[in-house]
Amino acid sequence: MLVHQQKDIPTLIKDTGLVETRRRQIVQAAVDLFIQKGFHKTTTREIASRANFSIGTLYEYIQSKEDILYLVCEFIHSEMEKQVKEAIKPADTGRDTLKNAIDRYLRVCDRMQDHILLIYRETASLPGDSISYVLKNEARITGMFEDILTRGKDDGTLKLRHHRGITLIAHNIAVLGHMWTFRRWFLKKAFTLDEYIELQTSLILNELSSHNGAGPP
Amino acid sequence: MLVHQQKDIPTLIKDTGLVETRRRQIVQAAVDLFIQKGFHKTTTREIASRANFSIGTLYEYIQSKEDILYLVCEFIHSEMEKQVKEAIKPADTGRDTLKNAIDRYLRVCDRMQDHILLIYRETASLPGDSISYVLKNEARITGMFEDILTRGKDDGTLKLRHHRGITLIAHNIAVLGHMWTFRRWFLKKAFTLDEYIELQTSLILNELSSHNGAGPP
DNA sequence: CCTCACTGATTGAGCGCTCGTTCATAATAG
DNA sequence: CTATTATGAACGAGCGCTCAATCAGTGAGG
Repeated sequence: MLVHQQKDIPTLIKDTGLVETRRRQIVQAAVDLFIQKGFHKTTTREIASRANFSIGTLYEYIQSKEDILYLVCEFIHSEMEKQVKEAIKPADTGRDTLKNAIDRYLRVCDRMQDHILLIYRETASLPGDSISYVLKNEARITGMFEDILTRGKDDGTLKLRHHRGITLIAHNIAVLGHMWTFRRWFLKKAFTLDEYIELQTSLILNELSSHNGAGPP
Repeated sequence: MLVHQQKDIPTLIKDTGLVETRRRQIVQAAVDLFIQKGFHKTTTREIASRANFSIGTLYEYIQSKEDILYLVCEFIHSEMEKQVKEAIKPADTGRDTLKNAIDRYLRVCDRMQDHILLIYRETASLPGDSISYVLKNEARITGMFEDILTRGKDDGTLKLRHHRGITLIAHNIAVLGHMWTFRRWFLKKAFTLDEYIELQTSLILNELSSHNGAGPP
């Protein structure tokens, strides 16, 4: 049984907060260990002992090791989404919102480098039916950028040369953040985070400005 | 002992091609299995039997399971580099070369989707001192784009607004290809490969054209 | 042409160990 | 005392890797 298919929690009492508390402890312990050693090389015993209880107890709150991985992925995505959302103010223009959101997003990615790598590495180890849940979480983050781009298009502060540009650029932005984490060994040699944000933002905004920039023939 | 530190091949005969043949067989078998089940869930016995020999023989040609992963990563990168290089003609302008190279690169990424994902997932499982070898292979591919951009800057067919734009854009291009593979579930809903190539190429070339496109204030 | 010792390549049963998971038992709370 | 939660020894399947035994090819001696 998988965690995201909330079904058979053994007792009623368990539903009054203890399950959630314990699962939070499990996730916290597991995130650290998975980042450090990867999912496969981390043992359930290690997770339990870092969460300060025994394997027996661990298995009261999950059904399998893979459940832990699912909880971890869920946690990371929801954490990222929450933090980026804070930078979105409905009062701003689309263009300003985009600038702020990109800035916040890239800083969140920088702070959560290891978490992002973790998701890239271990998503494939999830049981088949959990993978689509995790992909949907990823899609929600891209969706936030799509929404902002749409707003900018509607209020006239952002121009699009191609009608399907919104989807593509939203994905491009989402990937910029990941790129900063999985190419950090290269990129940090050449750029500080602030420089990276400034340059990439300028590339994006340049594309979304009102030129009809046609190059030489 | 690691494979990339060529040292103690037991006999002379082994060096006359048999080692290379066997290793090619090992890599071929391992690539398939790693793509299908991942590195950790693939057993050495499976690799041996798919390569049509026994575990004993397998261990005559490698020192550890991780050696196989190293050989696989090396193979994938060299295969990609080789194929992209074919699209680079020294006679063309920088701009034309860039167009051709992006086209070829994205098509190679499309063909080698699973291989690219494999590298993202399993690089972390390499022994620490092998990781840097694999990163260097990745850097060589980005380096090809840097060279092309430099050529275009020198022959005047490509314009750069920022002096460090070459490095950044080269990385951006390299990541475009990977993005097509690890976001295929989203992107293939919206774009065909040809559309994706066309749109992304147009974004890149637009940036490298001779406008000084400054948007609204 | 046969024999047989020699060599390097191949085999796969088996070793030692780890890990995910379970469950009888103990501790604790109400 | 009862109900709930926690424990960790025990289980058994599976793994990477080894190595004594075997096979197949070669060529010198008769």
